[in-house]
Amino acid sequence: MSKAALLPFEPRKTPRQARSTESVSAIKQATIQVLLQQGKSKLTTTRIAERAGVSVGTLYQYFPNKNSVLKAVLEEHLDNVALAMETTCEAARGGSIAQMAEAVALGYVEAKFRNVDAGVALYAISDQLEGRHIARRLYTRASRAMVAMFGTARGRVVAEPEIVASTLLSAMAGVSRSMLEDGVTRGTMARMRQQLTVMVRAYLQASSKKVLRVPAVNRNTPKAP
Amino acid sequence: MSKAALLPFEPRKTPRQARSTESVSAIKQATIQVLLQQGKSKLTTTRIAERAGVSVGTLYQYFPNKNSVLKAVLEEHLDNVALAMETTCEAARGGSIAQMAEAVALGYVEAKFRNVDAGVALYAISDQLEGRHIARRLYTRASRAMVAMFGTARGRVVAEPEIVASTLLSAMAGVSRSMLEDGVTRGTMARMRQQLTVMVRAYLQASSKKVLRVPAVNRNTPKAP
DNA sequence: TAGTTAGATGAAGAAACCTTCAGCTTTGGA
DNA sequence: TCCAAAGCTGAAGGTTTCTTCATCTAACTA
Repeated sequence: MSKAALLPFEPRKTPRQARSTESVSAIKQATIQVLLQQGKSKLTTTRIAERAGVSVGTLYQYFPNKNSVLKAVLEEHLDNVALAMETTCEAARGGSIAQMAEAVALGYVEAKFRNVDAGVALYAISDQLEGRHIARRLYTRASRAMVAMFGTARGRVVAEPEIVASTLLSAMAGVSRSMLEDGVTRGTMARMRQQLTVMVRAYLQASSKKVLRVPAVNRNTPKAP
Repeated sequence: MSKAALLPFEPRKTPRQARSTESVSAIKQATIQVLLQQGKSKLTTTRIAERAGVSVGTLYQYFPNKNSVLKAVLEEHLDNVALAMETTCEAARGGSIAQMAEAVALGYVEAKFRNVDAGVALYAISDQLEGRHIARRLYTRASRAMVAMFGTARGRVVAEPEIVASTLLSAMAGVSRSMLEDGVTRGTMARMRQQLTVMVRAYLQASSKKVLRVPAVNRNTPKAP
């Protein structure tokens, strides 16, 4: 009992052997699968354990309660999405507004659909109040990355970049959400992605102004941490 | 027992006296309040009844089960939103694209925030699969209204109006959702509404083309039913 | 190889819910 | 005023779920 901190939501025990590590990730995957196949109302700890091929007791050895399992899954997914957005924005620095628009739109869709599964799970859980905090963290990270990128735009300067970024993010979230909920066919997805690009570009251009002289550099181009 | 149809989701009994009508609407309101104050996980029939000032038994006299209560609440709200959108679109017919954009953006936000309460409830429930059908109905109605409006635009014609309408709808839904979830202060709401207008206008203009000659009228101007 | 620690098990306790129903109260018309 | 229909009540049955814990097995170390 050296380090067993019993904070309300922290994992109860840290996996030390390979066997238990597998159990933990099996539980996370199983959570998503049960959620997708049986729906939120049938998402019980017993079912999760069953699907993961372990017993309920094992589940409770690493998660203090049902909610913490959901939280862990959600956290992992959103972390991936945030990372993907940061990478995308990083890569698009110094480009034109149009290029940035395309990068952001495609990047978001790509990140979101890389594993659609977890994405759906997200929406089904995010109510628990705990979920909102996690979602907001993603939101903040992505927004920050976009603002930083805007600052390096070639030829144009975005007015009120924070507001623009957050509006863009929630608009994209809305579109991708409705895509997910309607069940994405390959066709509609391609068309939607295109519309998203058009929209982001149009909005970004409407929210930015031409800069005639190249602006004093090194002011709006913070480096990535 | 003349007319008591026992279809799985239909109300069990139709209120005939004033007293019972009040009970029913009290139950609906209480549902929303409990949802807002205690969260989805604590939304139980007993609590709803308690909050409504009636007993559980009364609740079950008008709703066959818990889900049907949620469904009724959701349905009522979405119906209001759909109606508001139809009215807005109707009123903006024959205007310019910019005018339409403004009308749609403001109309949507207005409709959605008229009673924020139910809006939040919506998001928290819409998973039940039953909810999606209802939401889709709203979506279809609003989309249809927008497409009809686009057809009457002055000076411009919108390409792929159905896709544009549905993209716009889900984008606006995304923005308003994030507004709702972050807790709307009066200030952010005004700013967001403005951004929404900018976005809708920019997107609509990017998705439409100028028409030089006034087009043969009476082709794209279907009348309202 | 023996001892110790990590990991796994699943029946059972405890709590929370949904839903019913037999009996009581109010309403509205005759 | 009186009665039948409409409305209301809330304890209790029946489920479902979460969570625990005593016990058993696998893995690592000396």
